[in-house]
Amino acid sequence: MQTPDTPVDEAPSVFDSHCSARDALELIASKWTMLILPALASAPMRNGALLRRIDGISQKMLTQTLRDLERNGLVIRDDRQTVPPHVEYRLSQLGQSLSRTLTILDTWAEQNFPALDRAKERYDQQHSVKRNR
Amino acid sequence: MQTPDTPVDEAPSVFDSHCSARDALELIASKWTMLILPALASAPMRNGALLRRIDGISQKMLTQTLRDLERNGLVIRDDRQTVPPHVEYRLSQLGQSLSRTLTILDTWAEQNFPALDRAKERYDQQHSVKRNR
DNA sequence: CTGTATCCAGCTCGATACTG
DNA sequence: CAGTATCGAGCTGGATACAG
Repeated sequence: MQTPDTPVDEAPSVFDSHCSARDALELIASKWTMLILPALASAPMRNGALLRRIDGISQKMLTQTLRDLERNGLVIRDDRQTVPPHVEYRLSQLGQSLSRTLTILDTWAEQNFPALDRAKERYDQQHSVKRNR
Repeated sequence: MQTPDTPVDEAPSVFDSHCSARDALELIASKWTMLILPALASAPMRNGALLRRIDGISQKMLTQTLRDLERNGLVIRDDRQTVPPHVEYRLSQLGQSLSRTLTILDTWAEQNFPALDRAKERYDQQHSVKRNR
């Protein structure tokens, strides 16, 4: 018997820690994911090109994040099996659909960081004042 | 003298690790931020309500993330100074503009996690096969 | 109810050296 | 060129106890 308090057909929700959607969110909620996917959205790129494009990323984190994205079907790794090696990364369709939203987020950050900086300054000032009295 | 190789008026970019926009991105790129802001977008909420809504978050992480969001001007903390305490959190205008995109991301995760799960299964199967020969 | 303070196990991630 | 392997400092974040 089912009561209103024990729903059976709950929609999948990121707010449910046991739902697989939460795992998906955690893959997305990474600064490197938020840079790699938009980078690949503009053009397919090789390891070295990504390393140069994404300032501050280490080889380790690049490889690690790319692997994870590949495993989740967002990025396609195209190894041309040549010597010297030539490996190209590009977005899958799924990756493209996600990158559209991530690019919006990147743009939001680029447009609004001055406002965040001003807010931080105000906050820190206000709270140092309070501590000193 | 200025050459094409030494641009002076580069646009702020999240791809530049020294740009403040990168800091903004790192604030956003947190699973708790991606849940708290959309939660507050539906309605202002109190500490306890957020704790119940966001499954799996600890009191420590909730407070810590809320403080950071408040400091950056995305969330407004409204302490009614009563006994017992009654504190309500709501989005600033800036927070609202960000939460719109974050909500899209949450929805993307809820709609596409089955595809990610299928991709993971395929990937893991393929790669365990390769290791065994 | 809304937090703060402290401990600390475990994970992250950069640095470095090495490989096909 | 495109990685892999390893080490270890430092940060993250849960658990627990306490407080106004």
